[in-house]
Amino acid sequence: MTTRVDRAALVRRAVVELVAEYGIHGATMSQVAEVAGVATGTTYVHYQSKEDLIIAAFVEVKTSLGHAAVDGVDLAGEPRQVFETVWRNVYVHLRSDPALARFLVQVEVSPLRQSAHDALAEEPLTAMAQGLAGQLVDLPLDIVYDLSIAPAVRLAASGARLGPNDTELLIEACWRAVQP
Amino acid sequence: MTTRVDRAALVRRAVVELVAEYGIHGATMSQVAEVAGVATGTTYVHYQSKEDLIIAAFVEVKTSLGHAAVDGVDLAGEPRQVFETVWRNVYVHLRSDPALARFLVQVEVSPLRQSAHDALAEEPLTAMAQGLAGQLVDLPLDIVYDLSIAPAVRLAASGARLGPNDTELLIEACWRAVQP
DNA sequence: CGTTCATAATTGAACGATCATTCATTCAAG
DNA sequence: CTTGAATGAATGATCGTTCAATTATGAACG
Repeated sequence: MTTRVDRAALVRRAVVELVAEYGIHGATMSQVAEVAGVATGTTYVHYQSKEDLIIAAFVEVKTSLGHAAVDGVDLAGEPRQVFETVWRNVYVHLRSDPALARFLVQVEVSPLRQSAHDALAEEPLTAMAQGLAGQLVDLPLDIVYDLSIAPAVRLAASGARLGPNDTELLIEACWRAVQP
Repeated sequence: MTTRVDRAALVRRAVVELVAEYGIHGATMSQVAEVAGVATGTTYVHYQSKEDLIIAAFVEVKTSLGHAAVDGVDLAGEPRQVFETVWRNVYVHLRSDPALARFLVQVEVSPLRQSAHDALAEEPLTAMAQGLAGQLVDLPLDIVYDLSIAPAVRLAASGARLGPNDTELLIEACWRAVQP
């Protein structure tokens, strides 16, 4: 049997919530420990530093998002349909837990961005994106991502709720953007 | 005659540079004062707090960007041409001083976002956007902005340089996205 | 023009608060 | 008993902010 409580996971979850609400600056390590229900020192048993912890949490959030994104996707299907499914997967995943989205956008514009991306292993969404690259507009991959899937992340982070009709409009807009 | 040196402006410029490089957290008030060439106390003569200063700098940067955006735009011209001019204006303005772009994206995802936007008066770009809204895809204005002009801001912030061909491709992609 | 003087601007050392991090000690499991 | 996880008070560093002291400014005056 595994450990009864995975304290490292509790700590990662706590830092996600606190960074989402107060920013990287505003989230203190004692708050993180308190929310996680552990002592301040425990954090440092699992992570060397606050930076380390945030990067580990980023990797976890981004990886699980990548897996959620490709859930139930038929790679042999119509590109437009594949895109819509992935987009909705991302949006639903993050809207059900907006702290994830807010955490992601904060880390991605912070000075930790580079190290966070370096720590990232390849996940299903990236792999799929590289596979589809040839069929989309011929721009660098991160720009294509910024035009197509990232809007779903930012929308979830903003907390705004879109009706079904507007959501459909937005997905179409993102799809148009990345057409060749 | 006015003051020989506008120290408040020096301080705003310094906080923009330091937030761009080190983040809101990493930019300290003593660093700001040092870069601005004033004493630490001088900062507090012009701004009540660090937060106040960042918001004032945000308002200045955003306002000057708004004016640069509409420079030389013929409102009676073809919408597609108006859009391209505005997009290029924004991109050129920020690429010539990438610290502005990095500062903007950092503040806009931080917890200061709300107060920063509240402090913002209407500037030419917002006014124009509201005027053109009827001709674009029927989505909330901030989403339309996120799909059309914000990519130019994020591109400038990333520091990546796009060739003329890729720039044209990207402008077209942004334009496609916001079509009705 | 030089001098005076009230006012405002500027200074930077100092302050209290708070941060990330440490480590001697305790606890729990096998 | 042994070993590694967990604890939380303590530490040193650094933060934003303050304020008594200093310097610069320019209007008033002879």
